[in-house]
Amino acid sequence: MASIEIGQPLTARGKATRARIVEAATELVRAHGVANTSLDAVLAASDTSKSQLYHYFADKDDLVLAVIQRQTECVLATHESHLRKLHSLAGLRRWRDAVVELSRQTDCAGGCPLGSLVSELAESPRPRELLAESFARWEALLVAGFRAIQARSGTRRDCDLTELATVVLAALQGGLLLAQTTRSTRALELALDMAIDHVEAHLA
Amino acid sequence: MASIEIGQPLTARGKATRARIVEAATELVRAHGVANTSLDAVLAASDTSKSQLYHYFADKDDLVLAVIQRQTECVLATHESHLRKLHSLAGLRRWRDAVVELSRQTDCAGGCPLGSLVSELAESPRPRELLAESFARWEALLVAGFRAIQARSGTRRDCDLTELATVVLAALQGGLLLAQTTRSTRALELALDMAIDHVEAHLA
DNA sequence: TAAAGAGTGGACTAATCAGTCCAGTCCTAG
DNA sequence: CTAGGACTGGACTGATTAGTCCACTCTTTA
Repeated sequence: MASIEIGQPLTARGKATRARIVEAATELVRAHGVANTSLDAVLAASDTSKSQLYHYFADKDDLVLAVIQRQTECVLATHESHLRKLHSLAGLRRWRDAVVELSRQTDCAGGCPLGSLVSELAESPRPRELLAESFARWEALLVAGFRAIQARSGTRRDCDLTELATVVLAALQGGLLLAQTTRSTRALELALDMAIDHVEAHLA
Repeated sequence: MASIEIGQPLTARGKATRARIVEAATELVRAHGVANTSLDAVLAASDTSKSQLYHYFADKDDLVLAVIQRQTECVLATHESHLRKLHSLAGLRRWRDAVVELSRQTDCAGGCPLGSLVSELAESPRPRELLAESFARWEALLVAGFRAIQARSGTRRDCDLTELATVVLAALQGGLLLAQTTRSTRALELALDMAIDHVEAHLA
């Protein structure tokens, strides 16, 4: 059932160790990418040993799956906290500002953690599936927000909310990629503004 | 002046060897990424030897710079051939169709070669600069197209063509990333349609 | 308290990697 | 034709990597 069959920790101590490994691996992967993150580095950062890592994970690929899931929860939690209370286009623009501010705080470095994982892992079936699910959940968050806006405003135009969510996500990802390249949030701002104008035109 | 000072080939034979190395490296990097492309693999694919590679490149990083430049020329040449003859919004939509078709032909695999390089190399100063230049040239191609459309239609609304190019490029990159993840061109189509509608609204 | 199994420490291996080195061959200029 | 430099082949090195293995400790339970 679970994607990771090997060595689910049975004790509290085991759970803590596994969590420490995933936490350290996630941070290193976000900073340097999967290929540039060695297991030795993960062990050093999490203060664990080889036998512990292989006690909980079949191999590096298996650990990477756990990293994808952990990173997904982090990213979605961040956006969920902004999108949950959404009930107007003004709220959507506040979300935009928050996303831009987040990017600015890190000097546009790293781009989107999930987007980076895509370009590194999309040719491997299982990681790609997991990332596709992550983006589907992200879209669902946006769709829920759009629905709340529609409910508040009373209007209910006939349009596909999922498609709106897809293009907003595409604008976000593309904007972050260009922002990462130019080390300026300009592209991200413009892309999100376009996407939100698009939402406004089709929703209201 | 040039970014690569070491071992510019002086003879025709030398030029051919260097070109073969860059060609093979570019193909391998596009397929597997920089970190997963070993120099030994490049040598095997280009039928050259270690001493040849280090005769023309200082180290792997230096080779990667050449790969970025080569990949840039490939991508820009592809789009230039479509955008050069641009003089109407219908032409822009034909470019959209061509981009989508190109993605479909490879089953959405790999995404944009330049976009993938960004997420792998954007934290290294020199590669990042080179990629920023690549995107700037790409935007310039789009701006030239927009100007041609404006000239043809006679209208000349006051709007920043560079900003329009930025958001079109962002939509393209984000759309390709999501297409790569979902193995469907749907997101790419929607993102480009949104961007072109945006261009139409601000240009015409 | 004693057995059983979960959890741990770290040495070890085999493969792979980037990069070095040197003995050559090929080409061209004088 | 010959010297010098461009170019080439490939063996070699040292570092790093993923993954194995076994002796050991801790914790729970009967």
